[in-house]
Amino acid sequence: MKLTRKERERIARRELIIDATENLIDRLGIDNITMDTIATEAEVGKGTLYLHFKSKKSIYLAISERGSRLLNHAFGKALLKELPGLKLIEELGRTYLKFVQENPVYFTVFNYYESLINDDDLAQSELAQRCEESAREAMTYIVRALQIGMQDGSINNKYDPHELGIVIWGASRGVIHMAFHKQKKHHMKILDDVNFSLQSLVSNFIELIGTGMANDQQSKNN
Amino acid sequence: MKLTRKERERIARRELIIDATENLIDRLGIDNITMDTIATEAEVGKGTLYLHFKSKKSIYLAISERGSRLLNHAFGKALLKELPGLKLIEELGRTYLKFVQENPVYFTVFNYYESLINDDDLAQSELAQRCEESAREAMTYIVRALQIGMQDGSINNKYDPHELGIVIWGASRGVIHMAFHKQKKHHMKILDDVNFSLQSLVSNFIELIGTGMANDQQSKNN
Amino acid sequence: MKLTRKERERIARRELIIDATENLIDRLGIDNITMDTIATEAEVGKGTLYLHFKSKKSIYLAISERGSRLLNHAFGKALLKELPGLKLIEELGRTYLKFVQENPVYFTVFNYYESLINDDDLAQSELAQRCEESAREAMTYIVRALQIGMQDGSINNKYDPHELGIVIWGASRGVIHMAFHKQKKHHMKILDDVNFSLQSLVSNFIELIGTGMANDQQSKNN
Amino acid sequence: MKLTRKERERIARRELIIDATENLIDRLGIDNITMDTIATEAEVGKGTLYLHFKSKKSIYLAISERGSRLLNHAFGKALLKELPGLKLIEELGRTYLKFVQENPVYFTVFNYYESLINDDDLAQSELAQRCEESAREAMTYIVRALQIGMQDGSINNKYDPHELGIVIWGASRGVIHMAFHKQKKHHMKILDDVNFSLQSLVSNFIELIGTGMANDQQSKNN
DNA sequence: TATGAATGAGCCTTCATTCAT
DNA sequence: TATGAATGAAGGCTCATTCAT
Repeated sequence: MKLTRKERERIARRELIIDATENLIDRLGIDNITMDTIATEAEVGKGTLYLHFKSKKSIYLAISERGSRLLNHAFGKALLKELPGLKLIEELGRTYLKFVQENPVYFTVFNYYESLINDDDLAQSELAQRCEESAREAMTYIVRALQIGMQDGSINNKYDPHELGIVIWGASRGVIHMAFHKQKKHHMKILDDVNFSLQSLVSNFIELIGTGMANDQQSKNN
Repeated sequence: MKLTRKERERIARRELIIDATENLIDRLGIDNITMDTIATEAEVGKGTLYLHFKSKKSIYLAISERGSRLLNHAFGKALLKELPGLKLIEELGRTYLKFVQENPVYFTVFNYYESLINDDDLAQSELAQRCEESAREAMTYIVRALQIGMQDGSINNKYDPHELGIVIWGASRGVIHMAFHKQKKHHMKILDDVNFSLQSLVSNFIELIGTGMANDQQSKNN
Repeated sequence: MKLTRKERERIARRELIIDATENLIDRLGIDNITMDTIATEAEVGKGTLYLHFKSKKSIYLAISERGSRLLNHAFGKALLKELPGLKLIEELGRTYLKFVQENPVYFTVFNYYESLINDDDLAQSELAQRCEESAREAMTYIVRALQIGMQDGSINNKYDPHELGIVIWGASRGVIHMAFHKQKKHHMKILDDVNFSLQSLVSNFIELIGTGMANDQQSKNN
Repeated sequence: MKLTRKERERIARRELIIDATENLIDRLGIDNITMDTIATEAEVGKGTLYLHFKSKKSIYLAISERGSRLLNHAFGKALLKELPGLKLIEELGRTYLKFVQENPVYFTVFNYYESLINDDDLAQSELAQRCEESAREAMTYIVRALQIGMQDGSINNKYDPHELGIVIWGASRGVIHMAFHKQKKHHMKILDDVNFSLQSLVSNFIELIGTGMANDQQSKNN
């Protein structure tokens, strides 16, 4: 699986463009980016962008794909720990939080994802397929942890693990989204009233749903 | 506090524009709306829009404000019921779900809110203030229910009610957001794997966090 | 059928844009025109162009329509003369020549017409319909003259007048096109070898086909 | 005048590119061709195109040149027939028609010729010279036939053969151009009104100008 | 107050041509 | 000679906002 120099350079160029775009999203916000800006930031001709990406949205999709990959990698490592299922779920939650804190750009792009796949052309691209696959994989990590927990008795098995997985995934996104905003100082007065940290908010969330899904026998001894 | 005919007409005109925009968001999606389409839909001159709203974003903000008001109204009624705090929280959850199902447009606009208040001018407008106030009010309903529950012993008082409120609020948004998308058939393969209804997803969520925050013999020993 | 001031101004603006574009075609050639150029020449904002025309091609189509109208007007007047059919055909030929000489721009645009109606959207526009109608009308003038000539015996009735009309129309276009180029000094060495004027070329052409279509009794005595 | 292998290969490569471009013009239309598509179709690197041609227009010019050469070849053969001049002219007309029917691509490119030689650089290229030469040669064939006809009495010698040649050439192009369009189903309502074939249109045309240029003694007996 | 014509900055995208390898 | 990645000028079009009437 050796790559030729050409191939390596091609990939490097592509990564370069993605890097530049990530920086810009971080600095300017995803709504204030033009192909010109990206070209300038990447120190590349505007036409070159279209050599590597079909469209602007396609660049965002590539970032999304990269982000998913990284997140899945982190999830995969979290799942390796020898812990009861319930603890694994908590571990995944903390992993997600850490990921978002360290890579806020990806979180931004994830939230943009829907509008990307609304583009029919793009939706059928191989890149989009890979994104979907990554999302499914992330979901699978959660479901696995739930199944493990139901097996080892740490998680109440009255829920369907797939459905519970979606609930957890959605709820986590929502909580982190909110916490995230506070941090970014995007105004939002509700968030000013109480003085909390992203950290504590997520901790609370983890505890809340942890208790919620725990098996009675287990939770007693916790 | 009688309004003159002129004032009444002015307000009616304003509402007309908001109505038209809501319809368009529903029909075309919030990203495919121009001031022209709004003017046409509202059967009003394009210039007139600017007599009533400072900008396009300001119209969206007005929708947001109207939505918050309606939601708060529903929340207010839910809180009137004579129920233990834990049940009130569940009631609020169901109320939120019902609201979103009946008024998907507002949910769409709420999710757009952040990009609206990024506009510094708009952020300081009286309209934005009112939005913030509404959000704060919604939050208060939740916190009240939590406080009631902690008082009457139905909710575990180990959490800070404000912080828990934010967690619940964010998590709810996230869960509903996800369920919502499935319904809208915005692709998303993860959601295809499991066959669930918005209804059951939210039920599960309510049960999950209900159990999680409940005061019971189990949690007492924590 | 009084027009309001608004309507009159609207039409004037439209004509202004058409005028400007005609000037530019004359000066720069139809292939070197951009919407920016047109806007500048018309002393109008670029957006204004799109207020009056759907696209660049649509402007050309409007010029085409105007040209056809003018040509038809000239044809109509030519046909009013009290002459035998054969002479009417010759008259139409001279009219066409005069028109092209005086309005070279229209000839240029006519030759561009095909690529305009290849645009499916445009092809169904009302403007395109009017163009087609004009072309048909022009054709009708020729056919009428032929029919008159066959009636009065000046034109050999062995031809189908419609088919002959098309032949004459096409042949005229071709001859004038060629003569035109010579004049415009668009290189073309063949045309340099012989020293002829557009005038004499067309005269010859008219005589040639005039003789060709004449009734034998007539042609002998011509 | 033996060519080295290198030289032969070079020429083959060049022809290959021309072939590919002709195919594309036929399939996509001359306005929808890019250097990329040509390179792909020719299975050659994009840069290679520029090793053999100075520019895109230059490729078209080469096609034009090839087409002229082929047409001249056909004209040459037609002129060999032992026929009175008038019949030779008709023969040339039929030859032209056959050529266009069998090689529509060349007709397309011929019509594009003018815009090619508007490019000053190109106009002075050796290729352009050869094109001009070919056109002159084609013209000469017509003039020769006319001269023969005037000599043998079949063609009325009141015309200047050069001028008449240009008239015939231009008129033929015009008639065929029109007939051609009908066939290509490029809309054009005038052409729908009458049901004619390219064949019959050109026949009529040939008869028309044949009669027109015939000597009186001849035409009487026709 | 109401209108809608006018504006022009801004955007994405295309493509002929160049040039380092 | 052959390649194809890189370029960037150029182009058509959109749309929020302004302003004269």
